[in-house]
Amino acid sequence: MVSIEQVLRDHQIRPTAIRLLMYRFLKDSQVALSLNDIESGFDQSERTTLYRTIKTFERKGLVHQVDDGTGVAKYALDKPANGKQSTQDLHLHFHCTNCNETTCLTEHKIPHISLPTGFIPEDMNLLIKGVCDKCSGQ
Amino acid sequence: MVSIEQVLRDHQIRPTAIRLLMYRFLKDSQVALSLNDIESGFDQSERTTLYRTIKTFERKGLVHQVDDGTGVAKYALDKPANGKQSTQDLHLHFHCTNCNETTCLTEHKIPHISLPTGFIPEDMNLLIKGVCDKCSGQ
DNA sequence: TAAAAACATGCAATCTGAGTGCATTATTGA
DNA sequence: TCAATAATGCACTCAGATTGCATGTTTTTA
Ligand SMILES: [Mn+2]
Ligand SMILES: [Mn+2]
Ligand SMILES: [Zn+2]
Ligand SMILES: [Zn+2]
Repeated sequence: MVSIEQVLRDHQIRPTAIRLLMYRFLKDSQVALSLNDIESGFDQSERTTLYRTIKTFERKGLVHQVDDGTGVAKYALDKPANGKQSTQDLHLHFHCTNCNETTCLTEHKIPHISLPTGFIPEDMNLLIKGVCDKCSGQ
Repeated sequence: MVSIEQVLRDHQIRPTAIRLLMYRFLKDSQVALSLNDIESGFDQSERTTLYRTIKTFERKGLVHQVDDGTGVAKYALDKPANGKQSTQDLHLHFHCTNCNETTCLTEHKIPHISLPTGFIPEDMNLLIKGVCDKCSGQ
């Protein structure tokens, strides 16, 4: 079990106060967070700094951006690459139209897709919209 | 073979000059178009009118909005529902990171996806990013 | 360890696309 | 023809994303 400080260092990120706080904040969240969500979670906070922090996390491979179709970027911590570095595990994302929360379904991978000749895939995003488990009451 | 005027009327849309022009413009395009793309395609044009026109088309079921992850909304004509009204044919979308064009792969449907208990799907979007046929030169 | 270099943070400001309010003009249809 | 209804133009607003620059910190290097 590694300290957050160490996790950051392992990703070439200097563990400053805000970074540690934001990491913990992201880690404690079950859903993907927008910059506004993050900002609301801090008392004193400069949104530019938060913005640059999340972008640093993204660039260094700590978080991934989630596009849930709302037009607002959200972010979620990458699953700690267990053992080997899976380039990127293309899991699906669920956006609840009721509570507006967006969840990473990390266990549900995107099935293989065949494309017309000439189209070379490099990345993909499968977004499901509907009602989440909390809202459906099931 | 129906006139564009008739198509619009069939969708409860008054066939004004701009609407006819925009319909033709969308029809002639092989790729999904942003509002800017559309605006550039017209000499005299008021972007608000174009905006409201495309939104009217969308509301009336003539076009669908395409979310290609760039943060800019694009639009494409719906395939003329051949015969029966398929509520919505969830085809996939391809966004070329080279030429920035977004294509509807209307023949490629989104495969069936299973979700965790409690998650009720209502809509979905499968976006593939990569290099398109024109850019890959294959 | 002191100065330089590299990086982080704050704050102001810009940019872009989306969307609305309202006055004006064009259509429709009684 | 007149009133009702819809379409269009133009001016604005708004939110989120992103950058420029000055200042504060940390890390390196000599
Ligand atoms: Mn995710
Ligand atoms: Mn499409
Ligand atoms: Zn929900
Ligand atoms: Zn291309």
